[in-house]
Amino acid sequence: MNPLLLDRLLQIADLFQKDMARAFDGTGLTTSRVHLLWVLQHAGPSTQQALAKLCAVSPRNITGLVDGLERSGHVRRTPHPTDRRAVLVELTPSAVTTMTRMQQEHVDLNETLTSAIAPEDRQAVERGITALVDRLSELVDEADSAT
Amino acid sequence: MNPLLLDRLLQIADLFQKDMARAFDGTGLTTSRVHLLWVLQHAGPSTQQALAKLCAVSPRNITGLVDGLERSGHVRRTPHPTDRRAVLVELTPSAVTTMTRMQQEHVDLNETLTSAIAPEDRQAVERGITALVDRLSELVDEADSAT
DNA sequence: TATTGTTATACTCTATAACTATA
DNA sequence: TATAGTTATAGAGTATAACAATA
Repeated sequence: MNPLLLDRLLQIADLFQKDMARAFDGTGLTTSRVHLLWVLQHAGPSTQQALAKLCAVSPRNITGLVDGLERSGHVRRTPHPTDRRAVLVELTPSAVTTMTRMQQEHVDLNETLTSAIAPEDRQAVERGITALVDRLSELVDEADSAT
Repeated sequence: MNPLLLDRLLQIADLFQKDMARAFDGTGLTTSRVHLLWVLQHAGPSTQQALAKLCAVSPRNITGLVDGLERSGHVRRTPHPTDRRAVLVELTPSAVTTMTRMQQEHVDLNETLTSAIAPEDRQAVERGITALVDRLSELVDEADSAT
């Protein structure tokens, strides 16, 4: 009757998705596009090849995402200064503002969630979550290398 | 330098997705279709309307998912015994076998993850995760009712 | 009149392969 | 010859709206 730890973690993952979808609602942005903006904010102006690697997605896919974000005014394509084959994708000023706000909301959500945990449990939870990330990473890596 | 608790939770969510994608790989199944099979396994033969509500997805979407699962031999459409407008969707015997195996893998993964947490931290982690689920659910519900 | 499922239409995400322009 | 990005093609997931059959 007690739900498995795994089920509760999956529920958290699901709730995150819903929370994010809600946060983007009205902006016309999607999860994939926000992820790309997030990567751009941290990496700075980048070639589409670089973005494809950072997002772990095909270069063709980046073309589509950048197309959409260009139409909605979130990014700009500029010529690469030394390589005429390549373009540099960069955030527009308004997107920088949007991403700064999202970053702040991210920090706020972290604070909200941390406060939800009883103070005396926080250290153990930190240790436990870290152990879970490590173990899960191992599992996924093993599966990858088995390919 | 210490990643936020939130970032680690998001990383776990991401790793789950990868792990599941790997588990389905080779079966030709996708996340959405497995989710539908999972729901069917727990709910038993159901109308597409019922499935749409359980999956929180449009009825039209269910039509497509059932079409695909019917083609791959995982589900069957049978006439509803009393309502000639409706159909009952049910798992085929081979899909029942598949889902039983997946359920076992699910329990195994839960065991693997629980063992990764230091025994003295497990109770605190259980309490903490439960608190996180509750708080996140509140946030999403608030956002929903604000709509 | 309301409900069940489907057809019609459209958009996004995703991938591979072929092609163009450059390096 | 290799690399950066695009065009071509394809399939899955998702949604709304219109429609047919049935309740």
